[in-house]
Amino acid sequence: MKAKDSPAEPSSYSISELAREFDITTRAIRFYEDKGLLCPARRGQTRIYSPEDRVRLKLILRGKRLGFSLDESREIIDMYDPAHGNVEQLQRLLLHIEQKRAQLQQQLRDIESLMGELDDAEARARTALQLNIDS
Amino acid sequence: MKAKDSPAEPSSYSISELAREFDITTRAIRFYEDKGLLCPARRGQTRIYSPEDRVRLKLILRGKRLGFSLDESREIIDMYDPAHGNVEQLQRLLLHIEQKRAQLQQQLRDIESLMGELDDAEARARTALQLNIDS
DNA sequence: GCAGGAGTTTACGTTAACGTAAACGTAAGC
DNA sequence: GCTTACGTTTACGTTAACGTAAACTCCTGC
Repeated sequence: MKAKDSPAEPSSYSISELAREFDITTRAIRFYEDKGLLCPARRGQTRIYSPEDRVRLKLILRGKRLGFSLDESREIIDMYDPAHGNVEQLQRLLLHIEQKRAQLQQQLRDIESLMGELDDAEARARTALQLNIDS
Repeated sequence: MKAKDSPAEPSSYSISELAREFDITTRAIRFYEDKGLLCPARRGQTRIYSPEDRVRLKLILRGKRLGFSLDESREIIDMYDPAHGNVEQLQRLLLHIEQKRAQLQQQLRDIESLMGELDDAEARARTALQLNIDS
């Protein structure tokens, strides 16, 4: 009963397809791989990106929009896979999650106040504009 | 009727006072001045920071938390002062405000989804932890 | 009168995140 | 068989945002 006839996602992507889609250079994508954030399959020398690789790339770019470094983004992405066997590591992960949450909440507050100030600035600008036109 | 007996804000600050308060180095503060984000008064050679300077510094650091470059932060701070005389400039300012708003809204969405994913990651971690303890 | 602390300028060093360019391989179309 | 497009590796260049260090001034306490 689900509407399953959406554009139908490709099963793999070339490096330039991804570069185009996300408006970044192929150089950047290879750089992320160098830094251990991606490791696409290969056909011969050529990189082949799976839908999962694409998601990882998306996460990297979202991290960038939030001002995260590549290292931070890698940490966040690493929180996803359940490959954290032992208890100690899991507890460190929980701590890590808590820290990220706190950081995001701070960012939320920052955005909120900035939004308010943008409202003020806009109001002042509109007033000044009105004065300039009236005169 | 207002509770006016708060700690009473100082009328000026030294560079090291500000550095301590915001946990940054004096080098950073001077750097921000170099880049035109601050221009404190001077007594002889020595920099004297007004409460307004302090606010500007706060805004710079808030910008950093949101991943803004110093140039971006300067632009945002510049939206505050009403020194934008002519109509053309005011309209450019309004456009600029709109763009920043859009960027902030994107960041809000990014944070929202990331928060959700942190919740998931935490749940998975707790489950895995429970399994490890039970066994 | 001098050591210590806080301030200053000047200048070179460093890290992250790519950009840019060279030099090469491979497959497609004409 | 040659160009054109897309891919590869390797390597040096660049920008932002400071860190670090040297060399100096000025004031304060003892």
